Amino acid sequence: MNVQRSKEKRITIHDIAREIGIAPSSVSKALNNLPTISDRIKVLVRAKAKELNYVHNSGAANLRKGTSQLVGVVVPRINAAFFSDVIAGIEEKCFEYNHRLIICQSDETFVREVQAVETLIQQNVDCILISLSKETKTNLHLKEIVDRNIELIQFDRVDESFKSHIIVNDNEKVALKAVKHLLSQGYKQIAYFGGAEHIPAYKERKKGYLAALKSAGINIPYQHVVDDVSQKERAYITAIELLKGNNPPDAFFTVSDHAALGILSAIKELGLKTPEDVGIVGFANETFTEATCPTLTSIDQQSRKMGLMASDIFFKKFREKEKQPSLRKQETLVIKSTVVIRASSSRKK
Amino acid sequence: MNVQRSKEKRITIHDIAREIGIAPSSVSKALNNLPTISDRIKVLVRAKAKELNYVHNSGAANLRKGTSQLVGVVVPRINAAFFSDVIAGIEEKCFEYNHRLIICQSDETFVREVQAVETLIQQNVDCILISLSKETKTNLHLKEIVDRNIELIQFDRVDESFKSHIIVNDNEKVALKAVKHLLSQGYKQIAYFGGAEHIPAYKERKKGYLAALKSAGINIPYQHVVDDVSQKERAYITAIELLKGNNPPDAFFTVSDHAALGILSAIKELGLKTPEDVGIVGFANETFTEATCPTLTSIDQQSRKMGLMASDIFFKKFREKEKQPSLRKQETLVIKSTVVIRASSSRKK
DNA sequence: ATTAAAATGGAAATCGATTTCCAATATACT
DNA sequence: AGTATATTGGAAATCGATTTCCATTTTAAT
Repeated sequence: MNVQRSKEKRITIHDIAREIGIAPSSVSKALNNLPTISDRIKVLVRAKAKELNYVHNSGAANLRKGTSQLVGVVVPRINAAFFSDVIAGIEEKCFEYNHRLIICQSDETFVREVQAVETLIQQNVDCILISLSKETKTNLHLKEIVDRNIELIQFDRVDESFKSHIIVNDNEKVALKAVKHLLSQGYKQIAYFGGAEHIPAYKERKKGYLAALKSAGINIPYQHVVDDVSQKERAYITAIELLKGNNPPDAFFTVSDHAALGILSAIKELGLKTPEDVGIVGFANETFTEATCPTLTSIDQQSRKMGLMASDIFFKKFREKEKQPSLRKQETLVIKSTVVIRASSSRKK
Repeated sequence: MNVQRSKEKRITIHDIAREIGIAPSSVSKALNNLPTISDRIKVLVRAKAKELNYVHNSGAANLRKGTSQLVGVVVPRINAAFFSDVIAGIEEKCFEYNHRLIICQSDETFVREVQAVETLIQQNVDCILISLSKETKTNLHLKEIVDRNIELIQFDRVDESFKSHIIVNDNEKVALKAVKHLLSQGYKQIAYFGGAEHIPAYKERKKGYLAALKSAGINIPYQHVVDDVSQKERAYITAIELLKGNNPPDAFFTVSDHAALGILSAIKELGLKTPEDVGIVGFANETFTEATCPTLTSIDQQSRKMGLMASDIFFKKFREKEKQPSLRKQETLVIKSTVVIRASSSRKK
């Protein structure tokens, strides 16, 4: 579909120029406050611009300058709590630096992710912040981005094999800490409910989990380590199975609060109690974690902060480039996440 | 800040034209699949475009065509569950119609809302979807939008006095229904916890609440009808006060689930029980409503659907305009919301 | 007063794609 | 064959702002 807005006529610098009898170029300079224009003219121009209700056309300027002041974001789901918080952070920072934000969602599919990237390139964005979809296993589209000299910043769900700025949580470390916390509460048979296996964030969390058990000298039956059960429903079903089995876990560490919710239902369903019989630790510190019964221990990923810092990489780089255009090192930032201990894992008073 | 991307050189239609020895205009026509170009050339052009890794520059096309295929959204908070769901709906529809989405948040302040609108005008968006901030009491910035022939669609938090497309929930009706539900459960002293008074959505909900009480012939002490307590903290404090007073309510109808959360804490704090002693109905059907203890009765606003329908107004209009450019009637759509009955308000089995 | 230097405003090219004419060629029709 | 009619591709203008010179004017300096 291709649509023509019935546009009367947009006021341009030419209109301003004509009205006060100067050249359009002078108007541009005046509006941009260049030193080569006298204050007298600047005042005139600004007044007339206001009078005519002039609005700068960023698209036109963009074309000429080769810069759009546009930042693109691609996430699996706009309305997942974690991502919407990150986006809020990004937006805040962009606003501070007078940049605009274009947001696309991949819907967890690879095709739409690629399309989103293409779209952002078409829009001539200056920077792309991306968190990969579940399906994404190749990175030609990322290469496409850097090939066109667009800054690329991957966050949370990243492809580590692809060189770019990367910003993630200290997933392994915090997972280790969380599981140690469970151990300290006397839980011994701690099961793991993970996400899609190839996603680094989940791999890391699993590593941390395994490390904690190892350091405690605990052996876990293989059935207790399950991948791809981050959805509530699947977690519920799997938890029921395990708890009914002949070697039931006495605690769950999971990579998502939604999974934790499913586990909680399963526990209640079987007439067990949390935290007395079975402990739970979730991940993401969703709003609902402090509203559940019992309240849920979870991991605060500092999502807003991640958004702030991710975009800050880009803006900082701008400042650097102004001084030193050759600067191009890739940063990898790790955001410290914390275990928020609530009732679901506290059985020692 | 003003930044220059170190751009090697973007491949343009001129490059394609030069390589195969035809005119740039022909390349444009070929890529746009105009009938005035032979298939032979079209094939050549497409092949060469792929070979050179050409990407269309929407900004340039936008400038020439006067259309950006861009849709702007302004919301108080990107990461509030309701808004992020609406945005997800909008994004889905935009994707379907091959439009891009620019998102701004007003942070509930009027200044930033005005800036956001200005920004979107600068970007030459074809349509603006807006939900007003708490502070917004004037509408010059909305006038600004329609004056520039940009489609304006207000949703949820709207200024009814300003003529535009409007899409809202059936707030009054559903509030009435919710309060009647409370009455049916035997609650009599039902308090109201509202939001900022001048926002129509809240006004409507209050109207529905009052209507339900009136139709039941119930008189409510004025202290039980409180505005501007949609935040969790404030709701908590106010609920404690009321419950400790000498005419305590036996139920709360509130315009926000967060307020409901605060009320729930207050009730627990005072050693009372929900739903036995005090009933609660929230609003928005946030994720956590089914995780609380007891689960929270709430109102499902169908936020995603609101997003879909809101943007659809715009796209439908496009189709109409193509046939009949004079068409310009303003639609007001009402989305039916439903009461989701859960434990917090069910004391009759 | 004369020359040099600094300040100020303008003309024109430019960014990349679209679109309006127009010219040239091809096809159809007496 | 000769005229009329389609087809097809190109030249040039255009969208709105920026930017690079360049020309003039003003100020400073001797």
